[in-house]
Amino acid sequence: MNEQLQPLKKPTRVGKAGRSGTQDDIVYAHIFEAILEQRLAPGTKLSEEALGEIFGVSRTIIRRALSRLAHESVVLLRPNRGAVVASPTVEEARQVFFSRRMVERAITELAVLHATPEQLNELRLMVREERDSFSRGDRGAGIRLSGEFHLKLAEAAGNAPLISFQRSLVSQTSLIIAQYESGNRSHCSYDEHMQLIDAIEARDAEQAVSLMMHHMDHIDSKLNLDEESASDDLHAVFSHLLQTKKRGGSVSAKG
Amino acid sequence: MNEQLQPLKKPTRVGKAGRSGTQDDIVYAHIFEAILEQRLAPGTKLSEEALGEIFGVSRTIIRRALSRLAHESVVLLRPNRGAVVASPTVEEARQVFFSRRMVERAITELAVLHATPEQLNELRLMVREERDSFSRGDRGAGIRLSGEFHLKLAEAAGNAPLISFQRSLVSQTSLIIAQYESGNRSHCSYDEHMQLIDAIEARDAEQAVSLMMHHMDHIDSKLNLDEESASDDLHAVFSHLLQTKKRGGSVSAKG
DNA sequence: GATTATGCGTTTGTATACAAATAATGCAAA
DNA sequence: TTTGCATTATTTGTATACAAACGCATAATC
Repeated sequence: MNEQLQPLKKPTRVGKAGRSGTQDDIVYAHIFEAILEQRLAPGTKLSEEALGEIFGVSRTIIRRALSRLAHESVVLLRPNRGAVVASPTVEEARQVFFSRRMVERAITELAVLHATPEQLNELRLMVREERDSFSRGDRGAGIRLSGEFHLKLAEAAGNAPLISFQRSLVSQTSLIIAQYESGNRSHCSYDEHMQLIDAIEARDAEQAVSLMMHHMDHIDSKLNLDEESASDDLHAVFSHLLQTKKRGGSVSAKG
Repeated sequence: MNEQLQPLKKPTRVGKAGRSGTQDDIVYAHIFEAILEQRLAPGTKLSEEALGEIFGVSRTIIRRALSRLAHESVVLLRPNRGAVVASPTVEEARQVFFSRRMVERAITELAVLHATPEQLNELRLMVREERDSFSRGDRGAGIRLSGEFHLKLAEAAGNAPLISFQRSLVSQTSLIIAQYESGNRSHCSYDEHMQLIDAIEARDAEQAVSLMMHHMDHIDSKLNLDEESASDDLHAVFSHLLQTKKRGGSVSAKG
């Protein structure tokens, strides 16, 4: 019955993701976190009733949470056909990265101007957590913390519209990584994150922006967005059939 | 009973704002249009039941429309206290304009690269409509079309995340204009819009961006965001009591 | 044998009923 | 007259019931 929702495990503790908000905030945060940690794969069907049972709330709440996620383009809401985790196409991925470059540049410049020592401390703390997660082998948490770092940086910039936009972009980026990351090495982004904080603390705007732009380059150099621009949806469908577990070089050529 | 919703008139024709979507799309579009045309003033209470009666749908639909509007920061959704049309503070207004500068620059550069002749034609058509509206004295429609011009330009740029962000920023800008515009002359933006299209058609990126930035300057030079930074909410409360209809110079001094 | 039609089961869309929270009103006391 | 409190009324939050749409499976027809 609920076999479509295999990756979603019932969260026993409402601690981390559940903020002190209303019920739909909790559901939203949990699904958002599940996507950020890639426990929910792109294309996964999100049945309202199943989710309602899992979280112990009615469909009304689930529906609102999905609506918010859909507005951030993290979830695709097809009329009369339910919600699925979005599967960004290559073109959509490019657009997201373009926007992110623009936003991250602005955020970095603002953070250099406005970030308080407390915020810089918090950022450092997050990077350490991120590093620990990766070294512990908890890739999911690492990716989530990496995303939250960029979100926190947006908060340090202190521009509300930018924060909300960044939230949408970061979660979409996570989806894109889940879908297109070439299985090379893991995200060793924490090193770049730390350098970035140093530059911001030194109030060196030029250096900070330069580091951020290189960071962006590194992120999308790990993806293979060059291929499959033609057989788009089809490839997404067949990808897990062709290379179920063996991530290898034999498929690297376009073909 | 419904005296709080005085500015909202029941739209007899569903033509312009009502797209071929589901019911909540129609409600969303109507409220959005009403805000864009400033028939709904900042702070106006948006009762779910009243709106439901007006549009002939249940609260469920209204609720979804309000939720979408809230996510675009056009409507403020206070827990257990209902929805109101947002009243941006001076600081929020500054943040919106900062973001808009950033986005409009990117949009202009992309439009120079990607705008098709058809899109340029459509843009010109919109500017003519805008000009006609102003010369006809229909200031509301003029402001709406001015906003839709910037939205259309975002579409011509062809970047989906940017479009959605721009939608949010444009509607917030309209709110800000409603709240802070000094009653000088009307928005003669259509002239600048037309020049902008010319520069884009000529594929002159530098000129187009320069025009756009000046356009942004003009927009916020019409606002008086410099004052009232201290007595923020209080002033908003008293403003319509002090100068109900007489827009004059006697109140211009900060005091 | 392939393709289209039809019925059934499941899932979403919408309305409404009930519970909870907030705002308004009236009364009493200082 | 004003301030504080208690009660009432209105409004929002949530759950659920019913209707409509979709997908799948079976069956009938070409």
